[in-house]
Amino acid sequence: MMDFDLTQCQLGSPLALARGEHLFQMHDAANGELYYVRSGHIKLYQQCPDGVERIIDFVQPGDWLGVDTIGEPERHASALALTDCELDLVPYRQLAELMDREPYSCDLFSAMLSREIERQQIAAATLRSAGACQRIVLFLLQRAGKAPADPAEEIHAALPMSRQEISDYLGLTPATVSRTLSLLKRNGWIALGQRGFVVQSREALEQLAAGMPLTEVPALA
Amino acid sequence: MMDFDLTQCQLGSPLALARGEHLFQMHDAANGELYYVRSGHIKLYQQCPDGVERIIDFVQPGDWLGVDTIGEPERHASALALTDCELDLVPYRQLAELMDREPYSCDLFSAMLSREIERQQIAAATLRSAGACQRIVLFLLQRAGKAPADPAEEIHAALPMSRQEISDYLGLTPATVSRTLSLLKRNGWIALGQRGFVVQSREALEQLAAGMPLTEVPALA
DNA sequence: CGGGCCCTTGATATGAGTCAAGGGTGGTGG
DNA sequence: CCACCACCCTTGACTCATATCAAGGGCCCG
Repeated sequence: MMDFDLTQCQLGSPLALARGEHLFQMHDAANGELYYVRSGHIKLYQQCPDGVERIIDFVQPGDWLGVDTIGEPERHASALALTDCELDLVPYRQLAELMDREPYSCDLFSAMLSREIERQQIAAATLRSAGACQRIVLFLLQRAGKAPADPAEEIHAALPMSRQEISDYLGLTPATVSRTLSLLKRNGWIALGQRGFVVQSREALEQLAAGMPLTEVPALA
Repeated sequence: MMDFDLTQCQLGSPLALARGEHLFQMHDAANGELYYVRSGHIKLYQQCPDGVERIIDFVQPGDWLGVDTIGEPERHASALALTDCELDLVPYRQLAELMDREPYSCDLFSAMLSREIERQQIAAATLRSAGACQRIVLFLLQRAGKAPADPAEEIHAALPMSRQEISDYLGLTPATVSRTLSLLKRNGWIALGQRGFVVQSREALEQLAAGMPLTEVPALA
């Protein structure tokens, strides 16, 4: 089945968001508004009663935002731009009209929601059974995306969130995240920049993600 | 918004499943078949390459099954009946036809999928930040369902899965689950039967679920 | 009645959390 | 433009929760 393609359907109106701006806040009216992320990174989080923030997800280019609030009156989380973003605002009503007119579009939309459910299920089940190192490497691989055609090519990926935010998201502490990243770096598998990283050995990361224990590799002479 | 109500729509064909039977297995053709669970309990799990099984979810009466595989050719998990079950088999095609004919039905279906995404997100985020006791109590409260009208009434809930399965699902070990349940029992907050339990103090459980630390309560003289 | 499996419980090991100090980076104001 | 300051990141020592290993007990099934 082909992917649900917005541009093909002429849906949505463009919307820019600057770093640090909220797209919406918890308890805002949802109004059946969905968003498609063209560029930039957004964090979805809840402000818990005790003041701690709980991170629901990091939204990347190509992801949809708001599919968890169709038919709900209120947003159940806040969305904050971690970088400047370009979005398409897509009212659900517009999609519904399309689905009335266009056969298959309903199937495509259902399939998109369905994939999202699957993604959440798998992610949750994986994280539950994984240790700290595995969680972090899986997170990094998610950020890095698919392997490039040329395996020798290095992959630069953005990491626009703080260590605190990463650790919240993974159910760890900032200290553990920092330690693990440092060890991955010492082993020469990634390079760390201020707001990003470079995959230097995807193979090593994939072995770690598959459950290989993480040990310090002695430096070559 | 009202709930998506199958009985009202005259959809689906009934289907019985005996304890121990598989409804489907991983990699089976999905054929766009959804199921609505009328009674009984089903576990959704993946058989990992290393032989360990990873539990995705426990499905209860009132839940839908298969909403994670709409538009996918294959099941990505196996479904096994933990008890005898009564299901309704609902082909997605039938729902799609309904959505063509009936205004709003499409919205109801989208809303149902959307709620499922939300449910997964919240559950995952909660489990990540919770310790062993909190996870277990949240799990028990999920099984027990809503509080009864009469607060004094005791709630009997089914627990048709093994400790091994519970611990897999929660990302713990059977030993930890057993210990924690024993402690809850010693404190008089639950009673344990072979294949079920009774909530004796919902208040205590809800405090634990909200983060109260679990300590042994000395027995009264 | 016997056997196997799962559940329970104890002792010990270990991975991750906590607490705390030091260092780098980016932002701000002089 | 530079200097200061605040915040976050890193790193170390120690603690604690949970996993691991292992033995005993109870339930269900044959």
